[in-house]
Amino acid sequence: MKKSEKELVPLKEALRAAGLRVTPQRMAVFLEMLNSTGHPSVADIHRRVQDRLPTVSLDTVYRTLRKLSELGLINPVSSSGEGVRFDSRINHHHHFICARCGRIIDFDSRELDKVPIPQDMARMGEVWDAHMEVRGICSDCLYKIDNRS
Amino acid sequence: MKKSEKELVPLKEALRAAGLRVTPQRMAVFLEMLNSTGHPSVADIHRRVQDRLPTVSLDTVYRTLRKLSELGLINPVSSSGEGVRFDSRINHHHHFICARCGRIIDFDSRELDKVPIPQDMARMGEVWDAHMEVRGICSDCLYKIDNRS
DNA sequence: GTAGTTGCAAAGGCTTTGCAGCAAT
DNA sequence: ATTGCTGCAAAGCCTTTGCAACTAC
Repeated sequence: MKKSEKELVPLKEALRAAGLRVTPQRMAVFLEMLNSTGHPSVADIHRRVQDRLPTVSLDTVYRTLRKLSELGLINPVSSSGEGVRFDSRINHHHHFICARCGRIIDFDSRELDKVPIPQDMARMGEVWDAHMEVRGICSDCLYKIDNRS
Repeated sequence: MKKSEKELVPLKEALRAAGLRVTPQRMAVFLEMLNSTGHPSVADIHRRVQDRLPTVSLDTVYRTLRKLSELGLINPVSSSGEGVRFDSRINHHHHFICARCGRIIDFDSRELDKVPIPQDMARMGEVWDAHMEVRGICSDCLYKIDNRS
């Protein structure tokens, strides 16, 4: 079933709390994200949003998705900008990713290392390794948020 | 301490097993990855590799890193190519990422959902959520690998 | 000798940015 | 009325690709 108006409440609250404006474009992009399964690309969202709002531009979709991500309403799969980065697989560790500045902080955790990988994973393919990705706001950004306004 | 020659064994074995050649460029890039902490960008690696091999080109570093990643010797942090993709945060799930084709497959797991986030995470910042990223080769790619040669 | 690799340069694609007009508060 | 947003177009950047020469096997 289609999600609609009612589902916009969290968006509106988040925007107002952040002192941002509630625009038709933002509502349309957010609704489209709610109705999406899988991992739509920016272009995917843009195409679908155009069905409701034929004049939205691609860059507005970019800006909106980034904002939604900073607000914690959606998650980017694979960090944006800055290009790809790599890990040597020698040192196993987990990641804390800041939704605001995009920084990736490594951390170790004996507990998490021990978490068992579900058995039925074999259906998907051959498993090499696994790690936890934690999302949130890093302390630097928290500090900046507190000391603005 | 600096890693050196000895550490190249896994690389050489992996390359030979895959029928690929052992070149100075590949050795240099791999060594540089082993000596790296954090998440070096492609340009970072290129810069460092040039200290040993002044003539390596940036695109060779790109090709090599991709190969190493396909061989499972390193992990890309944030999937390459294809641009950013997004998740609505409403449906919590985990990811299986194919090292060969880059496809991201969602999967659910009650067990993994229950994994506790380490307490000392508070030092890093405010935690929103967490999910497991499993890396390996998807069944499609496994099939393709078996049916080649 | 053969087939995979490298360098170079150019093309390609995704994402960001500046700016004037418009819209939400 | 203000201040933030949007659209447009252009610029920027990262990444990939074609090709001839080279080199590992």
